[in-house]
Amino acid sequence: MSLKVYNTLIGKKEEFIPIKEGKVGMYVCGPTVYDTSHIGHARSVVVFDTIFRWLTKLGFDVRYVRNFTDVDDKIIKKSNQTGQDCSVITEKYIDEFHNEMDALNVLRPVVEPKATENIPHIIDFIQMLIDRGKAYHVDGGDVYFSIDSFKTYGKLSGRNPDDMRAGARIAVDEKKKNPLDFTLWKPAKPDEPFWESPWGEGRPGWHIECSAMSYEYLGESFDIHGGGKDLIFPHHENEIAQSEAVFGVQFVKYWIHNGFVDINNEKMSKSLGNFTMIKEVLAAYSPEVIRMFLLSNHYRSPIDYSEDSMREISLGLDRIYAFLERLENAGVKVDASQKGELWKEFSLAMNDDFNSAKALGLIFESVKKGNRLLDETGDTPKDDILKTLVLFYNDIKAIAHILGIFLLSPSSYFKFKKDKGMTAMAIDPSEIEDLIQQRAKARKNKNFSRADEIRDLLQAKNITLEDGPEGTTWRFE
RNA sequence: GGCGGCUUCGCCAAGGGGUAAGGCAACGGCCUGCAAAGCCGUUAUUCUCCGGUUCAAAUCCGGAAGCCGCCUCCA
Repeated sequence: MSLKVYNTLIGKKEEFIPIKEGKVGMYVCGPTVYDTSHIGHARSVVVFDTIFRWLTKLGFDVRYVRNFTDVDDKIIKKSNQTGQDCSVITEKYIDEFHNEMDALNVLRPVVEPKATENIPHIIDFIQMLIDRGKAYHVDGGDVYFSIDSFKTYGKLSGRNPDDMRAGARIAVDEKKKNPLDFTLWKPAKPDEPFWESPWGEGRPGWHIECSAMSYEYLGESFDIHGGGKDLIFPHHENEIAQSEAVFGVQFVKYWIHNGFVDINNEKMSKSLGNFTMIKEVLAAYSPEVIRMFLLSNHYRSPIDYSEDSMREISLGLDRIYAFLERLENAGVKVDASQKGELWKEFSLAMNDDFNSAKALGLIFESVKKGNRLLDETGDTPKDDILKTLVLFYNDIKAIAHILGIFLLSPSSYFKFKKDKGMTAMAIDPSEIEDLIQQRAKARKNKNFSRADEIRDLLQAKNITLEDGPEGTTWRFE
């Protein structure tokens, strides 16, 4: 059973064979910390977190690196606007990012390097490029990478430099030898943060930090490099140029890119004003619903964020937890010693380019099968059926640790939902219990119109009653 | 203009040479005082369209239409 990964470099799936047996080096482009993170950042982070977990589960020793871009034009702009020091701004958004990712149950990478803490490495890297004739320093202090010095430029994005009429949309800097040459080091303007360098006071361009830091923390050559689809060109193309121009060996073996999150079928964009921040989404839905949503489509496909899709995910999550609760009530206990058919199928799905969408489908199939067995045995399963149900429970719990969802106990999941609903509806649980008692009395006396009246009253507050053999339970919709 | 992707049930969505997963919604049934939950059944002989390859195509190839992304900061 081997892992297959879609590699942007060759445009198809291929078997995953790490450079060093048993070890995986993985670098993922993190955020530029000048503003609050949006749902698209969350997708990328959650997708690669899940990939990280799966690789680890497969037994690889994964060295996972995710950077913070903390020196950048947008940060400087914000600093000038607010009068705050750049580091105050970047620290604020790094904290926010960490808090939100923690909420989404994202594991911390092994290393989280910041550009500003790696300036000497970046300068060294640029110097190596200049020494090899791959970059040049011009009057005024800029250092550019020379596209013409790197024959295979364009191989990741499938672009031919000759076909690309650079400058069609932006003015070309006349100091560049080729319009496509990109900045490695730019001189500081007055009131901008800067570092001393052989080319004067300045700061690094965007692409170079990833080449320098990935080299520093993973070496000349490593296994996986990830990020959003939009980074393929120019960012990742330029990273390849920089790193391979210096070391002359293949930079990255597998390039993995995630698709976008659309909002109501539209791309998030400033002009549409539909940037949806993680904090907004967290205010509306539980982190678990958000994470399940982000994993509900294949990572390379676009995914559409809308109230409807979130409602559906939320119902699905309820269904799964309700099943787990039913298992527990039927005396099924987790016994992690064995794994069943579901885990096997799940492994196949994850090994097929991390197909979490398929994986969720498999869980629902098992929920249906399990519910059927519980129905058939009147919720008192024995012998083989009990064993089968134990395996379902084991497998779902094992999957929970990979997908990062279904990790709560069913009782705390439903309690949390109730607490949230009661706060929202400003209702007290004793009030609800009291009404349920009244209704029980009415039902006993065959006063069904009064019983239904009470039920309707509660339903109006989104509280659904469920009459079972052990009495009446309730939940928020 | 260059490059890449997508089009599968009312909606969302997996599959990507061997005869259509799953979720939501809807309808019928079991259960229930009636409901809810759960289960059973029904809902795509068919995967945008037109050709081709093959014993066999939603899946491969060619063409058409529609939609989308990147090429500018962007996950």
